Amino acid sequence: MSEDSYNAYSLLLDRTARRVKQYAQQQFKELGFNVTVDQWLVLKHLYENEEMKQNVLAELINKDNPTLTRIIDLLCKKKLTERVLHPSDRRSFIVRLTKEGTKKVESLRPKVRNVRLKAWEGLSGKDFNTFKKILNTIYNNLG
Amino acid sequence: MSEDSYNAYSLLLDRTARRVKQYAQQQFKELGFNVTVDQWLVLKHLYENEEMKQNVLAELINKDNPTLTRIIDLLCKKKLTERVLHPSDRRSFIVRLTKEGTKKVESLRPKVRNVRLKAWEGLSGKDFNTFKKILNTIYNNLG
DNA sequence: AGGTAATATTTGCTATGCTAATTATTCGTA
DNA sequence: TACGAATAATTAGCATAGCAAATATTACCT
Repeated sequence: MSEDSYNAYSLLLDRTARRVKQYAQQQFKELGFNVTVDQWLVLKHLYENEEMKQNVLAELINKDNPTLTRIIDLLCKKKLTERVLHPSDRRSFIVRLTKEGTKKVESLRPKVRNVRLKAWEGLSGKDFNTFKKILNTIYNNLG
Repeated sequence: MSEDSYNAYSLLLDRTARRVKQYAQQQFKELGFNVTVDQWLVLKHLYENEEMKQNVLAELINKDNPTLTRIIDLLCKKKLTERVLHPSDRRSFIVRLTKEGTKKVESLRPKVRNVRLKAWEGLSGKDFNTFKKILNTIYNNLG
């Protein structure tokens, strides 16, 4: 492998991930979703898994605790989620969707899928498998 | 493709890119490089391409202008780069390495390669080609 | 029980990423 | 040549991302 190939691949990976996120974000905005991509991620997981502790949620969506704290702060400000005291551990909060949050998820779910589609046009099932395998290999190499 | 596969792939891409960057950053820190991964990217390109206008550089490394402005601000603060007036266009600056910056690049270059290696262990040449193809497809789908 | 280690969350700080707006300058054209 | 459009860089504002430190609480251990 030539001098800089690893660097080049790192950059390619980085810029592609950024563009995927940026495209989704821009579509979210154009379509008036009124949440960011990361906020959506939190909402969706809360919808699918019911309420949960913040640190469990953080693990689930691959964010660190400070980042998640801030995302949830914003979602609470928007009245889409709420924190309730953990029944037996006063260090913890349980995070859950409000009614409004639940409605939001139900209305956005199908639309988000359409937004996400575009990135993957022209790729075969085999491509997807290979892609997944490689990404996981890289991820695990650095774990 | 099932309901959420596209979302799942987007997340996989995102988390892998983040881990690759974070790993490099952490190694940079441990090894005392004293620059961030993005700052390094700028230094390296300036080294390989001589001086250049900021917007050309931004294009080259896939950053937007505000981001590059700030990175260069930091590099100038560290005395690794400097801005000089463009000879014929007073809107532009030319950015270039200082002597210290040049020395920095020369000393770090081989070390950075070693840091980058680790992510790609266990992948074949064929994997790399497929990976590149897929990333570029995605990137171009959204361009 | 008492003291220390571990855990959950938050806060602070720095850096990046994106958008929009601002400033300064240059270009294109009527 | 004067004026509006385009360009280069910056600034401002918001949202992550990551690290370290602070806070509050619980668990463990002898």
